[in-house]
Amino acid sequence: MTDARQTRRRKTPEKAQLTRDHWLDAAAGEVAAGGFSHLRVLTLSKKLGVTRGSFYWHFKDHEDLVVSFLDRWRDRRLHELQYWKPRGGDVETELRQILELLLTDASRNIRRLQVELAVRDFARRNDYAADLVTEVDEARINQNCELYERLSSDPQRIRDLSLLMYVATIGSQVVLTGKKGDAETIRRVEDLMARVALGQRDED
Amino acid sequence: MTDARQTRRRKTPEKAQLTRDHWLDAAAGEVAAGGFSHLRVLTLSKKLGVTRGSFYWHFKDHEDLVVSFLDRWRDRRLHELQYWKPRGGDVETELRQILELLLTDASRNIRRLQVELAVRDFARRNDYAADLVTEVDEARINQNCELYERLSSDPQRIRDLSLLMYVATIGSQVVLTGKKGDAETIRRVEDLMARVALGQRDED
DNA sequence: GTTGATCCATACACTAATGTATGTTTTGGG
DNA sequence: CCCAAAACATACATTAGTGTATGGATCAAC
Repeated sequence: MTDARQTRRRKTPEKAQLTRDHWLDAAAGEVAAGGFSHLRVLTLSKKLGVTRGSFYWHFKDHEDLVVSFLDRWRDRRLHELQYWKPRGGDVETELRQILELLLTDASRNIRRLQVELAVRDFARRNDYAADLVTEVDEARINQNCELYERLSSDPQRIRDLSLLMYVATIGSQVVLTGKKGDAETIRRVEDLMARVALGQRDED
Repeated sequence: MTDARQTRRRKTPEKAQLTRDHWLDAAAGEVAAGGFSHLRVLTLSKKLGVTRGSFYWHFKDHEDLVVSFLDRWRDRRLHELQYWKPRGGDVETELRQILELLLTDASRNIRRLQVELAVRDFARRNDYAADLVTEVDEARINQNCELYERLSSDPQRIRDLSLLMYVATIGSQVVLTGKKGDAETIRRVEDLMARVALGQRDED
């Protein structure tokens, strides 16, 4: 992902040169910690050990940073959708693989989760971010429709089921992220969601 | 809580005096629109038609405003839980009443929704807000457990079901708030959730 | 070894926001 | 009518942040 530019020549290799992606990576840390409103070029520069002169070389202004960050986020989220296609055999296996990816696995990537929630919050007051979030949401829901097609024949019902499962995962991330004992809780919610989607009712 | 100070005497009733709640109400508008990071005492003063001198009379400082706002939010959310007890007869009626309250009705209170999402986002970087959100979440989930007790006998299953329904409602609010054509979508998700909770599987 | 481009530092101007200190008006009570 | 407290205004000091202009160092290439 990041190029090997910083490990090349230089008499004094103490200070490696920065790229645009380095700034965006650092920005991700700031966004995850404090949201977009706490994304300052000054604090960002300090964390990278340079002055703002470097920033204004790589970016036109603060807005350029934000837009670039959002664009990269969108591209990565759309690109990773290919991994949402499991190669399990039957429907239940595939469903459980997907849900494990979206809940248990996702809960381990705290930073990725925080960034997603920050983007989602920023989208409430920024039209550009709102468009990207809508685009990503739509793509994810459509992607999962392929899975739920094997559980129903009614197109409307397929879409509703995919949407319900999606909002449940987002809600889980919002409510359960960073709480105590969330690991076991998430696992149980994940299991219950699988049963619900499969139409399995339990013992009683 | 609020005294009747502003509706008393005055020769020139053009400029009514402000109370602490007036400031908190105005703060709600700012929080709903831009989140807690955009809650400035200067812009707040302008919107109320006074200078900051008034603010620093009613509040010690900016933090005092934030804490007071969060406290009032918590109190109101806990207090309104009494309305979450429907008086319908059978389980399905009660369930659908609750879900309509949490989804369709809630989606009409845009400002209330925006504030809740803003508080939830602020909780990710503010420990005090995080405690209040956890408190409110727990109370709501426990409240709904009383309902799902009539659908299962396993305590663990009851809690999981209540939790799943809750994260689904929060997720719906996060994903579908302010989107086009969300009214009909929310209604369908609401219906699907009711079917899921009742263990009803559809035709196919 | 000079040159041009890249990358970063420094210095300045500007804005917005908080907090504080003090002055001014308004209001209810005697 | 007057007074003390409440409610608000004004002015000042301070801080943090953006953006810009310009200078300096570093590297690739010739």
